[in-house]
Amino acid sequence: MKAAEILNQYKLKRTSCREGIIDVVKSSNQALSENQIRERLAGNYDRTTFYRSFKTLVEHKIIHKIIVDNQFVKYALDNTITKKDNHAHFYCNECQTVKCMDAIPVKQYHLPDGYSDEETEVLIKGTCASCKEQE
Amino acid sequence: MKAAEILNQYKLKRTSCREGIIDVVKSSNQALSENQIRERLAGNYDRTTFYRSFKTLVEHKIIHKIIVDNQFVKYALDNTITKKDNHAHFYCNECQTVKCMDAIPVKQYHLPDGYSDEETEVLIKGTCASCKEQE
DNA sequence: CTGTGTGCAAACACTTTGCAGGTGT
DNA sequence: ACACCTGCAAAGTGTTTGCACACAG
Repeated sequence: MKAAEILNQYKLKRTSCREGIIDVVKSSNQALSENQIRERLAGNYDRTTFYRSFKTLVEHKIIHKIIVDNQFVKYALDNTITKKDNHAHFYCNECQTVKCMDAIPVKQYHLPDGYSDEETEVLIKGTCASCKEQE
Repeated sequence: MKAAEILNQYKLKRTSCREGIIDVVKSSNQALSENQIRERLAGNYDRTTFYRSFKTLVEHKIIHKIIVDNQFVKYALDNTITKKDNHAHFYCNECQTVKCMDAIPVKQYHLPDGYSDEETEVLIKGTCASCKEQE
């Protein structure tokens, strides 16, 4: 599905910034930071606009935000778009990349009485395949 | 184990700030933010000192850091001290409290070939028992 | 005594807000 | 035409750094 169609579907205005973000995120095999996304976009958008676009896209669950150690913030397409289960995220301690492990669904937990759960986030930290090879 | 003993064990200087942080964190049944910890301490420590103390304590795995949505940063005693398994964290969407679910060990995931994992973080978001009651 | 912790001021990075003007539908 | 998106400037927040002094071991 093209960026434009996604925006239409969610009844959002099609602006070049939004389309650009979706395209970049969609074509990447890893989650990207605000900077990485901005670098890959032709038009030089203002950071403010970026943040606002991210906010909108996240609110509409077109992309999702992954935060590692309060330090790296990265974005990737959301399940709503990828149509996959809620998945675990992987963070490579070596190359600092973040990947959505679509093949690894999040395991459910049994909470104590009285608690209800709405969402579970899983972040696995380790070394990715390509960094492991290079050792 | 007392704060002073913990610091000795890790060969760290016993300073009132560090002891204070450990005591507050240890006596709380929920993870606390920098502000919450500072409020509960008698001596009025400078924020800089706080951040440095947290850093030291986290590096030595005396306490650990839990981050929710890049917004709430909270601290709690570490497994090395509690002598419990790596556990899941629970975040209440209503009252914003964070708790270490010591009774809920983190489930292991099978990664693709070539990947190795070192640590898995699990954050369950939902409603806690006391907020549920009040509804 | 010596290395390390502390407090203060200032720098920093990331993110948000207000406002005027431009753009999509 | 109108709502909403954009860019700029500025403020806000959480965190880090440099430096002089104080303190623990």
